[in-house]
Amino acid sequence: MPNASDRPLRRDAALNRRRILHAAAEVFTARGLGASLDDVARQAGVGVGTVYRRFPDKDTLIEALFEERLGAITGVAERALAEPDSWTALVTFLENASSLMAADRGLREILMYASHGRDRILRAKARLQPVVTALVERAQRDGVLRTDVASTDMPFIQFMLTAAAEYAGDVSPDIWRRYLAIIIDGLRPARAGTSPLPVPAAEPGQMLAIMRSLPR
Amino acid sequence: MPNASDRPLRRDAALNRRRILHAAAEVFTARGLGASLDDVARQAGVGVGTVYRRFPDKDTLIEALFEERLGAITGVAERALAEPDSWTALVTFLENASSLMAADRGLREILMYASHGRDRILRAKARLQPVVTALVERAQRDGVLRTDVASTDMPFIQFMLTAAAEYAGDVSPDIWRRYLAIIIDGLRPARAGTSPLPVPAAEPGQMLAIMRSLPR
Amino acid sequence: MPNASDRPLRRDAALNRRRILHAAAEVFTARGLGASLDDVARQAGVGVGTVYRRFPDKDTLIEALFEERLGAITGVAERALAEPDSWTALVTFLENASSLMAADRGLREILMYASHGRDRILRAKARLQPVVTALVERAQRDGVLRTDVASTDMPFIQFMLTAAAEYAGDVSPDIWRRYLAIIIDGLRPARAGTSPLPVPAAEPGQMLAIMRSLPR
Amino acid sequence: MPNASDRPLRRDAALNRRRILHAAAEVFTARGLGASLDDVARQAGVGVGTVYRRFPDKDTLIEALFEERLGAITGVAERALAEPDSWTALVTFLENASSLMAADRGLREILMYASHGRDRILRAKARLQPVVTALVERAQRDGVLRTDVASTDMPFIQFMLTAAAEYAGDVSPDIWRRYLAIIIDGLRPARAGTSPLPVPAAEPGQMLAIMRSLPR
DNA sequence: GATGAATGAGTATTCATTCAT
DNA sequence: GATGAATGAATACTCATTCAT
Repeated sequence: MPNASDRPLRRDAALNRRRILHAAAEVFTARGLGASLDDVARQAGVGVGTVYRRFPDKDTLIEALFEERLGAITGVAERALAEPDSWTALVTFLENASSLMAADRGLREILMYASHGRDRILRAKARLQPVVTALVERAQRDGVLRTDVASTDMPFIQFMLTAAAEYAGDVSPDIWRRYLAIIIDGLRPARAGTSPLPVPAAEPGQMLAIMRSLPR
Repeated sequence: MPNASDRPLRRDAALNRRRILHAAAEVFTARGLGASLDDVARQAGVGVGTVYRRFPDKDTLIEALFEERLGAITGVAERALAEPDSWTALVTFLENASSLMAADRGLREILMYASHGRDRILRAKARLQPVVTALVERAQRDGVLRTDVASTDMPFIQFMLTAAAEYAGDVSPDIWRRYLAIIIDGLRPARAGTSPLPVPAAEPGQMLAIMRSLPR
Repeated sequence: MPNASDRPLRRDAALNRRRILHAAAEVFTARGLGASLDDVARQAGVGVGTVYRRFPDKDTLIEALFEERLGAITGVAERALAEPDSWTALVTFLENASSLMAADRGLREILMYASHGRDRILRAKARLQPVVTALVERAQRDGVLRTDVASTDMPFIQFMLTAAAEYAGDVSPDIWRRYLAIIIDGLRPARAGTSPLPVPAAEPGQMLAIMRSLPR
Repeated sequence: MPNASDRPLRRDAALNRRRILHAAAEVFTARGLGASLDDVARQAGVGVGTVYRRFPDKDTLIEALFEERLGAITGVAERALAEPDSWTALVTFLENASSLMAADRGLREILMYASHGRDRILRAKARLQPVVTALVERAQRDGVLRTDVASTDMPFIQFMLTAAAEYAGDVSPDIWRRYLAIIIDGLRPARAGTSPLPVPAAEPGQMLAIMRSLPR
């Protein structure tokens, strides 16, 4: 009866896994990705060895964090897609996704440095991407979004907003909303005075290349 | 003529100083501020001791880099102010300043992490700020810039663009120009469909507080 | 029985701790406090990391050495106090304490340089002091010790003897006993030809000030 | 006429030499032998290169300091020898020599560590030794000094006093005089209660061996 | 001769990772 | 499985010494 003896352990293991991920999110948020795994372990209330049992190395732990966060953003995107008004849907997505990321500053660093293009991350991205694309294309079909933006612009926009949020820190934690508002105004369909976008959007293949070329 | 015999040595020293700053910019750009000074020294073709002779510690070197760069941006701002059309002036400034920063990606990390509020940095910031304020206020006086943006928004905008540039890396090094265009469109005076900015701009005192509260 | 499974590890750790302290005593004795912790680690047969696991930094290691040694001296003082004859008690203490210190020459440097007034050291000193004071006062009460010496003179006397021992090194490792004998003769109660002590003894508060003002 | 062009230079050089020695004494006194030659040079108001022109390396500089100081002590001994009363002569010597050494704390460290038995030091010692021996032997001949002390005990006595002075630092800079008084009382000829010296004095040859075996 | 710039080996300390218990 | 002790490579920084000016 392997089940009887496995299940409890798996439950413990899963609990520990969650504890570690949670601790890692806190610690990395507070002190950046440079924080030590000893600190993560201490925060999680387990030994370092346990961290290494759950995650083969630091990078993998960081990637798991990334994956989890991407999952949350995918959820946000899916819920936004359910919104009937396509402009509201897009704005809601940008707002909620940015809000998630802004509240969790360590994440920006993760987005920037921790993605070695490993499979799990690529798969998580692959789940998010089509939803975002759907949001963008529906808005353009409905004539409420300028036609020269692409779905690949969305990650950049979120990334920029997170950077603003991280910089402002606790001094002005909501200031990114100003820049989201400005950007949203700039996403409206072209009218008099609209500047043409001077460079083509990134192709999906380029997004992949970017992820693969991130440092470290 | 003691000058004649003093200068040559100083020239060497100054040359090395420039070499080190240049190497530091390259190395920090490529591998982030975490790169070692041994690597900087190797890249500069000097011994570590020489780096430490010119800059008492790593932070000081980083600050020198930052200060130099801020100086360049101040120059860009001053030249833009000479432009008669106030909208063109503002756009030119954003474009040229962002171009400077995007070409030198390590700078973003410096902006984020290396400013311990030391005097030299604050002084460099103090020189840039009034010029930017002049650009912004003139544009608003001339009715070409939405009235709810503030001069303190400009550093955030540049910062976001640099983040985009850094993320895109060599795969799409000019993509930040898309986002600058979008943001510029969002800076136009309010018209139908313009969203109100949901949070007040940062006060100058808050900008100071942000600089002082940066991590590390 | 979690104890049974905990202890073995702790035993190893404790063993290593002892090994490191022992190695540190040897290395510091041989090459002074300037010796590197790498050397201590090598001598102890462990990695540097292990030294740092046991002692957060070099100073703490040095202090631990100091504390342990002070403890031994306190033991010597307590055993001497049990001796019924008060002169013999004092002489025995000086002899045995000096013998301990002379055998472990690195200690002199520790006494001189390593005491940053940290709590553990002060506490260790606080345990020794009253016993020494009791030895001195009893001898004076019994009229066998000159009345113008104070208990604060004892550390100085030991310190001087250790300096002599350290200087003589292995060439004449017992020579400090000559100077102890000379000093002991000088501690006898005043008689014809006794010179008055020209400066007052250090007050307890001055002893503290000395410890706090030690260089480095 | 090499004289005409040499002399002025030699005067400058000699001046610099003296400046450097003086600066070294101050710096080493204040911060120990570990102080850097850059600091010595700065204190002397010359470049490091000049220090190295005058003294081939740090050890040699330290030895020169030692030699100079031994010279001063020799002068003290010689003047003491001129004193008609042989006990007063010995006491005066111990007092003045110790006073010289106590005022110059860095010297103790020099005495302890810097003497590699090089020729110049040995020669300086060779000049001091017979004078001290004369002081001791005359006092013994006149029956005012215990007969079991030897002239080789004198350096040890001075060394111990210097150690006490260094330990007391600025808190109680004259406290060594207490211990000199106690020791002097112990040097009186044997009478009732005098303890025999338990170990033979160091032979002159042993003193040499000690100097040669000093660490570093 | 004098100067101070350059060098690089050496030191304290940290931290990802392994492994005995 | 979990634990935390051990490891050692890596990093910032110092300083004796050399050498071009």
